[in-house]
Amino acid sequence: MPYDLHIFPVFASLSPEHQKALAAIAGTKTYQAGQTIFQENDPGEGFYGIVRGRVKIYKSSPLGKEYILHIFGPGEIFAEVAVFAGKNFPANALCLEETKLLFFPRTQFRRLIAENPDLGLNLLGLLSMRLRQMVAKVEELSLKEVPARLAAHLLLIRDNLGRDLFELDLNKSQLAGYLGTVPETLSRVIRRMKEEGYIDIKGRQVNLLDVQGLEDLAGGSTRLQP
Amino acid sequence: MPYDLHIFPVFASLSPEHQKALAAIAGTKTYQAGQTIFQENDPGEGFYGIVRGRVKIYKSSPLGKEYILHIFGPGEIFAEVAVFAGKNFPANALCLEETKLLFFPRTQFRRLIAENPDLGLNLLGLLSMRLRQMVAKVEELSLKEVPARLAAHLLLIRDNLGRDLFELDLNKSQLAGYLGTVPETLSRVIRRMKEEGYIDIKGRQVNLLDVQGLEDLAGGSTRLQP
DNA sequence: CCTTGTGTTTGACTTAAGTCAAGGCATAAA
DNA sequence: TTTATGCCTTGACTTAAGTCAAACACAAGG
Repeated sequence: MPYDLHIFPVFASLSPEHQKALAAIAGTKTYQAGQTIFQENDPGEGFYGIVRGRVKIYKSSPLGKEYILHIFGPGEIFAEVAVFAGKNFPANALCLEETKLLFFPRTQFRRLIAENPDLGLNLLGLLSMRLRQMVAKVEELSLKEVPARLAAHLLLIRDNLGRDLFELDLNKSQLAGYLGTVPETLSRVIRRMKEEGYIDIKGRQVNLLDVQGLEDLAGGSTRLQP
Repeated sequence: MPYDLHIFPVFASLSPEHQKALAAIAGTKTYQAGQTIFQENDPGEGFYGIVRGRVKIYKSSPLGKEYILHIFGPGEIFAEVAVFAGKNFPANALCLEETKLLFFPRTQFRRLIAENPDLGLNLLGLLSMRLRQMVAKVEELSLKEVPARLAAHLLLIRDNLGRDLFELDLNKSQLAGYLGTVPETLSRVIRRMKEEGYIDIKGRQVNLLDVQGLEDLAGGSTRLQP
């Protein structure tokens, strides 16, 4: 086993046997600063995990301009998308400093998951879970204004209960924290949404008066009064 | 082939043969509003894709409180994380309306990728790619302030070129757009960062005067892990 | 030379939301 | 009843950033 896979978050929660199996097909490679790992259109023979160092992924245009897609550091894997899809590399990879890599050859990896489908399923599960988390985070971050976040939250509760009149199970301070704001702002937002006839709130009793309006608020439009 | 997999974004870019193979193991199930699909601790016999309708995923506490984890709609798949990991379901699933599902049984799915490892690799590639995109989006969204985004951008160029003095390849209006702001704001931010001694900019010539300060400004969020 | 156009900067204003400080209100404890 | 505590609201202020409009810079063409 050439290296400990624990440093790779994607592999960390695999079972010890699966980690062992993966480690068994991995080879180590060391590159100096400035060395190229692969170039655009090279066949994707395998993917890489960074043990130490940093790798720049970039494309260069015919005019010599270069466009940096990403810089990867320790614990990250790269080039797996092209390799998994069985394509040639779509970009170049170059080491920015002395870099130690693990190399997972495509054919061996392919054989591994053929012989050991549970490893494949587990990897799919891991990626799926991380994707879920990221999607949730993006949704949370992109509803940038408090009225939008509040509207989305109330509509979620409504969807769930199937009625427009319900009781919150958080107090307003907790709700503010959950929505990523402070109680004062939440208080003012609620007042405005009451004044404008979207909702009625007394204590924890919520009544949704204008569901369509709330949906607009939660959706594209970001303003209470356009 | 019970249903067209095109409506599922996760499967849409698989090759027609792979889609066919997947469709061949899928069965359809229809549920009425309020019906339970599975409950916490049920064995994960397979995962689901929603053709029509909506499904609520929730946990209930011993006190009867319920916590909604997610509501899925058409085109989304769910329960795949537990199924891939070979675990029991960690939550309950209930239909909010009349719902038509595709069911992919675990054992058949497992056999499918054992016999057809390229399908497994392609699925891994798809998830990997989508995860990449989401991670990029989160990074972009969480650097909320313009000075932080500008600092991170300049440091990325510096990392790449290995020097503190370089020339931008965008004009300031384009740069503003790239950073998700407007030229006026960028102009003011640059003036402030000049006054405060972080950088010097004349035309497209950039000189990074205080790299440590810029790193602090960028907030470490895009920077490399230690 | 002047004109025109594009990109840049500046000023004045507006909005969203956070902070700080001060009250208000209701329920539980004394 | 009074007091205290926790929660909620309100007001006054501050900051980041966007909009609108105007001024500026400078190069290219007439």
